[in-house]
Amino acid sequence: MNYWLVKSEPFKYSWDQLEKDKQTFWDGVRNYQARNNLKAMQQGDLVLFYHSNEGLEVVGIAQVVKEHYQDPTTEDARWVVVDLAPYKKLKKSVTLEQIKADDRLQQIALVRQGRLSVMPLQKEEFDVILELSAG
DNA sequence: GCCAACGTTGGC
DNA sequence: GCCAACGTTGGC
Repeated sequence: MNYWLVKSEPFKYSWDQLEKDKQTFWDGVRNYQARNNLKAMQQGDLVLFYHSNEGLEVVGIAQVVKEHYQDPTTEDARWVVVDLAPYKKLKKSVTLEQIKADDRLQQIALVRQGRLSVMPLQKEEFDVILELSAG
């Protein structure tokens, strides 16, 4: 089991929208590093859902329900999507501020490489974020 | 809305 | 294959 974090601008695709849709394909990734991370996702992996631009917080946990396949929104064979479904909404969102303030989370790409939109997390890091959401 | 960070493109 | 120019992302 692997752990991930994905970013989405809430006015483009929000957590609420995901809950409403029950399932979505995660499209729009046009960055090789992010794409490689998508390809490494396995069914059942848990994915933290982060709102960028507005909110700036982790709002929920999604789950990979289908592994990567050709991005249906483009003919370009370089790009892939995965299917995500809502797994659990966080009781309390975890803000970027909290994440930046936690010594145990200084290595994650959210802090170190702001522009990456799909990133891997260590289990420990995933757990720390859940711990923060518990308050 | 600005700007820093960083990825991509294209000329040489 | 280097590097400058350019575009995009995302925090502030």
